[in-house]
Amino acid sequence: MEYRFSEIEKKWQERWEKDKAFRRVEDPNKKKFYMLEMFPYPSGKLHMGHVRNYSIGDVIARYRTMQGYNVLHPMGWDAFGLPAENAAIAHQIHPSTWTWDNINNMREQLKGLGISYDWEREVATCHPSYYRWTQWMFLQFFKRGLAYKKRAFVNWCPSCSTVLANEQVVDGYCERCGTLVAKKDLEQWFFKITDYADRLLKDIDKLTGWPEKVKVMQQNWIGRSEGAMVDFTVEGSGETITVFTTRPDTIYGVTYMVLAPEHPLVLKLAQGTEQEGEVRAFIDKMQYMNEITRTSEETEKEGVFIGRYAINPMNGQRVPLYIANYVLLDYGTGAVMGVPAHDQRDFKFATKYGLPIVPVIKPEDDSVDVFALREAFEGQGIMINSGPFDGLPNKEAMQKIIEYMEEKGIGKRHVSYRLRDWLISRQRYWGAPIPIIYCDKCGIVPVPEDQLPVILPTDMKFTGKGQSVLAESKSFVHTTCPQCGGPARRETDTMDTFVCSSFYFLRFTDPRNAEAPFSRQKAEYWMPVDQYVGGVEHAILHLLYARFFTKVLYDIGLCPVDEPFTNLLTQGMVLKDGSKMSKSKGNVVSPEAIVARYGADTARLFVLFAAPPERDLEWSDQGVEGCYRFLNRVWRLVNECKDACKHYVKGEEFTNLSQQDKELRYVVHNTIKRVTVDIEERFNFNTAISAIMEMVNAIYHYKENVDVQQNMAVIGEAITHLLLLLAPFAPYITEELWEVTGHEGSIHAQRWPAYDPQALVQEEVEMVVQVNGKVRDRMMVPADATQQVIQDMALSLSKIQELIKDRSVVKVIVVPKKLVNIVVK
RNA sequence: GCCGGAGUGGCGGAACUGGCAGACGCACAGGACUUAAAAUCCUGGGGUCUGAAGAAGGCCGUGCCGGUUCGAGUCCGGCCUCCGGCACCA
Repeated sequence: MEYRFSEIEKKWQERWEKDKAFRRVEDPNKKKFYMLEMFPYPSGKLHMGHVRNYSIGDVIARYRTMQGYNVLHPMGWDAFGLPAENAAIAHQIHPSTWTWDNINNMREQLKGLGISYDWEREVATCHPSYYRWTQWMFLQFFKRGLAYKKRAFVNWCPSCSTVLANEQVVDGYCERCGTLVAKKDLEQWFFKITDYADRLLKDIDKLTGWPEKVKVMQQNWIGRSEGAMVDFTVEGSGETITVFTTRPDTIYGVTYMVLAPEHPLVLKLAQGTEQEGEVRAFIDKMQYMNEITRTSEETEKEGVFIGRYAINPMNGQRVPLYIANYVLLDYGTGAVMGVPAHDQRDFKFATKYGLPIVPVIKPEDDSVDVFALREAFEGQGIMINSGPFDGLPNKEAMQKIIEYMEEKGIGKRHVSYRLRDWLISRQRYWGAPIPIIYCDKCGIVPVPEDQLPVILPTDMKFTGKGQSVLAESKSFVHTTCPQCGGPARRETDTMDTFVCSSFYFLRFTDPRNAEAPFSRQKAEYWMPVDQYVGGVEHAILHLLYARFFTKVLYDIGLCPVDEPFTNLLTQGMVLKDGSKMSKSKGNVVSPEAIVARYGADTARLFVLFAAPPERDLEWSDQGVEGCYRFLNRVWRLVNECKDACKHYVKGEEFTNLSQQDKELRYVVHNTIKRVTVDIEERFNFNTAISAIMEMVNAIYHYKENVDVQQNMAVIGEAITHLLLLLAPFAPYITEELWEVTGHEGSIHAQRWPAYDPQALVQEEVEMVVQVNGKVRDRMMVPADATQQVIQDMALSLSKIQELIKDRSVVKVIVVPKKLVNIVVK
């Protein structure tokens, strides 16, 4: 009988759909398990990365279901975004049509793969019933001062013709399209994620189920540094310049100060000085220099004196004020104090411009002569040249100096973050409109909640020319002010799609709620997500934003948890010929083709078997072939033994077991144990599958060497468990074979098997006998033999006697059930 | 530069807490079945040396050098290479 995968898969897909097999509702009597995979952008077709992502998730979902959990396993679409607009321009299809066609296609593909989603919970972020809540979120943020508009130098991608968040700029290039990002001075909407910097950082400690790598990346991204803000007055003007420093202990070593060229005080201060012309020229030059060159470490430090001096508040010292390329406006205060003796950058700058180098810390052991420095001394030591603080260890002095500054009102303790606020405006059409109205009389007015959603107009032309498409829709732009009723215009920017994906996991708990984004009660039952699976490329972007949203919603009182994802699994990429599959490289393997040729079960099995989930997976056509062969082997085996299952009754004692029977039962129960551990504790699906393969080999071996009629119950037990163990990995073939072997009900509704400890008890074990750490012989030993007995047995082996006869035994090490090591001299 | 991860056969990868290195799969080779092929099934296999061959056995072997230990892919110290993150962040 042939393995007709396409018939089988079609049959069960329809049956599961008809029976609503994966529909789940809250059940207070059952332990819940929320299994979530990152929802995809509906680009048109699934790629292998999706197949891998969703196969991993499905194994866990099905396994937990079999364990008796009430498993929430939803799927949806991150459906706003630029490709839809580009398609609209290129093919004159409306972004909405294009997107929904893609969604319909990809949904079918996911169903074909047999992923156990509860499709009744499907959401699409481009649907008004969803983006209504995206807009609602914006309003809640706005209400709390967490959404604000400001003018700033922002990242502009000329190719996408929109601004980007910092997180979407990678090494100066657009994360999406790879175009060099420019700086533009624009007024834009931001989310105040910096208000949450400290909590986002601290709560990383709670994420014990996250990979170290992702946590470190988030820590780096947030970039906390402790120090102080210190006020310097500018000589001969009423101005104060505040600097942020992490080394207040070096303040007596300040010999100059530097402002960012864009610092608002610069022109004001330089005005009227001899340096004014030079300063203006330098600022101009900096504007034309692109960000990457300017902030590259290789770039020579450059600056100019602005003709003014500042006063060091600690010692009254007069120090020159500079502007320089290496000082950035948007970190700290955009101004730094220059301590060349103890900071390498300052050292280089001071050397170049002939500024004095004053050491204020020397190493305790005088290993460095700080009065003849060839590079900055950045280590710890004893204070010198620092007035009342001389002689103190610098760490202690640091605290004393901050206290002194706070007392005198010249400075205060401060913590700075690298994290910037999240720029969420996008000058694009296909996104959730920002629900804001501009009124000449009332100013910035939020759209009242009961007027949501602000619907995207659909009668648009997509030419690819001009500015934002939305701005061209008169019917959209012209509106009335909700406050005064006068004429007003709508905000025409839409929101970053990462806003939409920052709460979808909460919406899944209550996806059809028309009164609220989700009910707290339902979120209380399902949240947090117990297992989240997705690509590591979202380590910062999506995962940081989602944590931020969760915390804000927690503070509002809507969300019951303050961290959304308990466990995170970041899966590796799918590679072909050593590099990521891409159209440009022409190395794309289409899931459709693989499913058509071998079936979904084979496709799933391969992506799970070829590598552990966290590692990159090298595609192999022959590897797929191997998995297909394995399923055929299972198919034949089970069909040949299908009657045996009727002889196996769960829980019934086995009688008259032969040695081979016992050995097979050992393999079966050991496999149950191994597969359970591999899925549950380690996500090592590759080894779980290899254990099942070994089990299949053992059953074949048994069948060939034993008269199967002898003990049908033993082989029946083996076959039954083979199917149960394989079910989460290959859901279709196991479901079909479950029926073929005469079982009632769906295999996916069965309980996950527990191993029988009795079956794992062995009477005899093989032990290795080593002499001086080298394996010299093996022996069978009763499992309960004492160390002394084992030692005597080992020493009496003829091979061993031969080896040790002229030498003296120094020591014998016995590791029960494993080995004996005889140490001789 | 700092931080994180990884280096194991021809290939993907196993080896759980220090205890038989190379499970399982692929590719390969030999055999069975077949008129033949495909499919299927069985067997073999890290390298190297000794032996006429075979049986058998010795030595070497988890990026490199050293250490701890009866015993190291695994632990410690020092490097090398690759991948990822951060980086003129004050």
